[in-house]
Amino acid sequence: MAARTGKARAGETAKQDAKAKLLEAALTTIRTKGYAATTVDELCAAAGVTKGAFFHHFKSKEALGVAAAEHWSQTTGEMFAGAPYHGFADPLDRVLGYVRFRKSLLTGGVPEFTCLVGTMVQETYETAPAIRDACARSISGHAKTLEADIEAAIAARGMVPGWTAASLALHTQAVLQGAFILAKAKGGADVAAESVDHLIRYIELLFGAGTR
Amino acid sequence: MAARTGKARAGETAKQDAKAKLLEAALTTIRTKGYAATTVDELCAAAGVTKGAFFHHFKSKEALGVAAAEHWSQTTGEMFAGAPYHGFADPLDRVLGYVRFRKSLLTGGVPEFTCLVGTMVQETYETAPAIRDACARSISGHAKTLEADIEAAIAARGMVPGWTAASLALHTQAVLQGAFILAKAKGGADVAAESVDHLIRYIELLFGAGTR
DNA sequence: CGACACATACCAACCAGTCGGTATGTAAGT
DNA sequence: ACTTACATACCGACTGGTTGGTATGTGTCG
Repeated sequence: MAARTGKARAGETAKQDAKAKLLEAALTTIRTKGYAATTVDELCAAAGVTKGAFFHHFKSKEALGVAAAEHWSQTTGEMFAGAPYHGFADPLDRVLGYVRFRKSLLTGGVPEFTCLVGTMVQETYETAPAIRDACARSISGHAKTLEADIEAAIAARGMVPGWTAASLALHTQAVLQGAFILAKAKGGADVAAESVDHLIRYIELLFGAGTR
Repeated sequence: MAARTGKARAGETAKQDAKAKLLEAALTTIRTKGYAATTVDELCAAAGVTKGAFFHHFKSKEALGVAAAEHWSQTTGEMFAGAPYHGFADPLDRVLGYVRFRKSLLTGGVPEFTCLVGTMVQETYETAPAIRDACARSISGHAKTLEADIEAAIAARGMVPGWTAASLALHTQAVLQGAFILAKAKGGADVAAESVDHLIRYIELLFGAGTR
């Protein structure tokens, strides 16, 4: 089992196998049960590796939490970077395209569409600053990717709003995170989708959709 | 609750003392560290009672979680029922009054203004159905108190909106819950307040404020 | 007395983290 | 070519402290 190596370019592919599997297991397990209720043994079992492998790659459970948040930032970042809405010519269409894209992601089971870092930060914000900061970076970094388009949409319309592009970008994240909580409480994606619909309507109203 | 029997007067002070203190300790401790990370021993220490008292009043940790959610519903319910915004004549003013009141509550430390049930449901929605349902009832019940005013505001303006009063009421809860997550991640109430400002602006736009 | 509200003592299961060991690859010395 | 030395990746038994929960005792009040 250990020696999946032994072929071609040395252990490049098989290497990091346990680490990647642990990170992947962390995403689903923590989103399902939360960070505190997820045990190291459970993660190891889900990933099909041993405890030795866990503590070889992560110096503590907290370190795994930080790594999981960073892994989440990276994989979701790549996913959004490759999404089709970036192709729209009008910056407002790109902003609305983003939110509609988020809405389209609201399918399947609750643990599949909810947010890892939103879940983790609730439990760790006071007790594990390293995880909290990693989660904060993830959310802020993601919101940042919206700012330029919002700013451009404001400029294109010659608007001088009483709010900032940054605050609207963060507000979209607040609505999504809150929608996830509602989905968890009510056991389905429908409530979440309705809340996202209100967000879409808000952005359209803000930019005077229909009058443009 | 059940044991409020006995005399209407007389030595009532000490009675139920442990239960009330445990519930109170649960509110602050769970909001700070989350449900899973909060231990029974810790709760007992914070409440100044022993473990025997804990398991005398609650048959399990999960039962405490359910009771805490119900206690939360009741105390916050009384607080909102007594809030001044109910006195406004215009139903829209009552709706906006509610949201502005929520914004005014965003002071002090993060564990002081965040929501118990929003925190708990994230960790327990898959693993403790009884707690999840208690949290769902708390959120839905609270949202319900807004519906009549939203409905009245719609009727007063003769509107036929493409959304429902129920969905807007739930959306306000989503924004608040999401704002709490942002506050936890960024370590302050400011982000939360800005998100609530966007919610206020949305409601004003929805009802055509300025043109009424 | 007997029910109730608590306290004390205790336990089995579980937890994060440790440690000595093995398998494999790599690079330098000879 | 072959050893020596070191690094990486992983294994799994073990540990000491913690956890939720229990069994039983004690004081008080009606």
